[in-house]
Amino acid sequence: MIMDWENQQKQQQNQQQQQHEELTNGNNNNSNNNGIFVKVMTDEQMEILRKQIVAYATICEQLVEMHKSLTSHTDLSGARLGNLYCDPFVTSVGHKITGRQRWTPTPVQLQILERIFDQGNGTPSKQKIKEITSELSQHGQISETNVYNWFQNRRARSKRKQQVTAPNNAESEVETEVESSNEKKTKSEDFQSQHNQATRAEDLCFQNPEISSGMHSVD
Amino acid sequence: MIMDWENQQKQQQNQQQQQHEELTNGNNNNSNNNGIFVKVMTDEQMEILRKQIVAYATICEQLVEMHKSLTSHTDLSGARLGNLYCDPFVTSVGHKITGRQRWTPTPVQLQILERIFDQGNGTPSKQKIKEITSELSQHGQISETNVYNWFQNRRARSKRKQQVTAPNNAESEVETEVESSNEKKTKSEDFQSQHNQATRAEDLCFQNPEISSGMHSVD
DNA sequence: CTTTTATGAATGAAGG
DNA sequence: CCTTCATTCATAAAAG
Repeated sequence: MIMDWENQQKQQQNQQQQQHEELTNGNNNNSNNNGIFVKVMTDEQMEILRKQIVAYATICEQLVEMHKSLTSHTDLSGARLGNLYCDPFVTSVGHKITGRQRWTPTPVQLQILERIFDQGNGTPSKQKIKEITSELSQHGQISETNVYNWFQNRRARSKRKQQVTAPNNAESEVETEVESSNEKKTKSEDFQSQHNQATRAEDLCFQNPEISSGMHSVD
Repeated sequence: MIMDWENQQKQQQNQQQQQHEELTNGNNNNSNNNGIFVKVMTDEQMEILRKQIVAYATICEQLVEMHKSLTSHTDLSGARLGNLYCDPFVTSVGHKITGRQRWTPTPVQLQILERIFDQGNGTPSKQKIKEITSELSQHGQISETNVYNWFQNRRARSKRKQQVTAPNNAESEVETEVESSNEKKTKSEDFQSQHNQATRAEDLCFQNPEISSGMHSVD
């Protein structure tokens, strides 16, 4: 059942960041040397907020569905429902809340990573990751997680590419001559699980850039 | 079931808000001299967000009201509701029947799981799993394995995150005392403030349980 | 500016 | 539990 979201939320917060750390630099969050306070949300908080909103969207969606099925024989509620959906408030609900930043390797870093990857060592152990990260950090912002993810993705995609390139001997029921330009269109065969994005709650909520445009990444 | 929703809505409405914000009404609030990046929301943005969330809360509330009046004479609504929740098409990720092989928790299920997880009882005993699965199955397709995996992953990842997040600050024993025995990331990790790995807790705008009401932009 | 693509990150599941 | 892999999601970058 969906009850007391508030409690659950609170706990969620606690669990993930009970430590009120100051982070590496003493003053980051909301106070500055001018005595002014600003509102600040961390990515974590943003994520939680996002999930909550998605939950709302989903609930609304489900409620609507429920009503549809319950009142399919009448029309009085249909009108109202339609109204609700058209309500300016609702339509304005969709906004992207956070511009999630993501690491982008610098050319130098990429080159190094690529080189290491090609050296064959399939699994960069934890220790290895640390070393690599350390080295790459001299060429730009980077974290071990970034390195880890990079290798994970690199391997996975490399593998997938092979699948498309190699299968020259087997069966092809629904085959779609993808082998020609497989170098870049490794993901074009999503004929199987591509879903309707327009109706997903997530999109409903976060596809718009309105709010995000107001978020500032300040220095 | 409906009652739960109703209560939940009520609680949301009555939630308090206690965020201290003076806000530098200007606009680009925030400044810091350490070269780190933080996200900042202005009052206007807060207001927009608040409206959006309130709108959702209102819609949910109205839908619940509507549903109540429409089904006040019968009791089969509960069954229907359950059905809807279990219907794969209604879930947030509902779409192609032929696609998807991997379970994806619905927002509602996620909320519940998080709540249980945060309850601290880090003992996902077999029996407990059964219970949880049973409860969650009311909100969508799910199996015990799913629940088991979820807790395993949740725990492992939470732990790992802790290592990254709580490098050199440390303290705050209020929470689970995870054994960050292993060495943690070097300072290069800490500099990640501008990336999504960064997580600081403190002075949350939404520390409050319920966002919809906690968002009140006071002034 | 809008759409598409490339790819960093998140997460369910499997193996050990 | 921890690590690894596969798939999916989201977004920076590129294309139109």
